[in-house]
Amino acid sequence: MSDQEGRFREYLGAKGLRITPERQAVLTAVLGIQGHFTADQLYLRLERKNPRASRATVYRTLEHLVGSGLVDKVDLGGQQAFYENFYGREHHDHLICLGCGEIIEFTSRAIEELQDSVCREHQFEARSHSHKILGHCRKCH
Amino acid sequence: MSDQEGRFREYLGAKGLRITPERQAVLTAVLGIQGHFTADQLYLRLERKNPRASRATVYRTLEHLVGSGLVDKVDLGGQQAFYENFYGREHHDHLICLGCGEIIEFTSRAIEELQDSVCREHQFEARSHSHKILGHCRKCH
DNA sequence: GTTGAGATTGAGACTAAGTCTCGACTACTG
DNA sequence: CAGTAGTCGAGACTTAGTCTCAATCTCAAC
Repeated sequence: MSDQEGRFREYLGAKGLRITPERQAVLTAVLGIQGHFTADQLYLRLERKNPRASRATVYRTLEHLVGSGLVDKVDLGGQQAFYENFYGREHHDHLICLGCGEIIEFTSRAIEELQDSVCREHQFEARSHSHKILGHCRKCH
Repeated sequence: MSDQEGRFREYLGAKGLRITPERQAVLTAVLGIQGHFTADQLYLRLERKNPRASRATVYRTLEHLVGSGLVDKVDLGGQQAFYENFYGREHHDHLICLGCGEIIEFTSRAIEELQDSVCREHQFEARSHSHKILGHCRKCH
């Protein structure tokens, strides 16, 4: 059992939720994806597998995965939500290429600090943030 | 005729688009709104007026208003897009209260500069950005 | 002032992405 | 092993916005 699976079971158990074949299948599929993915891509991947999971279950499970911290939900600006594996990773933000759709991740300690001071100024207690920069990548100038 | 109306007419003219009563009604309604609004709120406001504008026209005109720089479209994270009057204003970002929904605007020259250097690092040519911080405002701690 | 080309309009069909419902099913506790 | 919740899937529903197309209107040219 992977660390991730252990963590997921722990999370479910702590909430009185059940470990079902469908939930395991979703987790396994998620772990097999590199980079950003949509709920629908995940669903399509599961369709051929056994056990499979319905669209509803994919969405429901994704929520639990986000809740357990294994997956991060990122709003990349389109109409659909994106997800990514988050286990053992740091928070990061995104540069999104309007030309080819490439997604480049970045982190900036300095920006985060400035962000914190903006919040202090407004006596605002930050819970999360999303910072995305749209433009053109090196290849698409 | 307000500055805004002049600018809108100029924009339309330059693109070979026409000045119609519906477009004028939308502009007038937009100018009468303070703060952030959704396309639907705008449509509802226009429903009682004469001339009125259909939902399709509201959406279409909003696009032109964004194109002309009179209105800014902001993604505040929900499923619906928000808009705000932008004439004579500077770019700014948002703190969004998860408790009461309040939207606090902020600007930070320093953050923008760091952002620019992140882009340079990745040879990324920024076109626009969106930076939002979710959390709880002073009143909602 | 009239005209005609092409832009614009509104009603409503359509789409995308996700949520909800509910009867059947199943994991887990005792 | 039984009972009780939690869970499942199919598909109806919702939301926010886009598209279609026939009827109408704007505006430049006369």
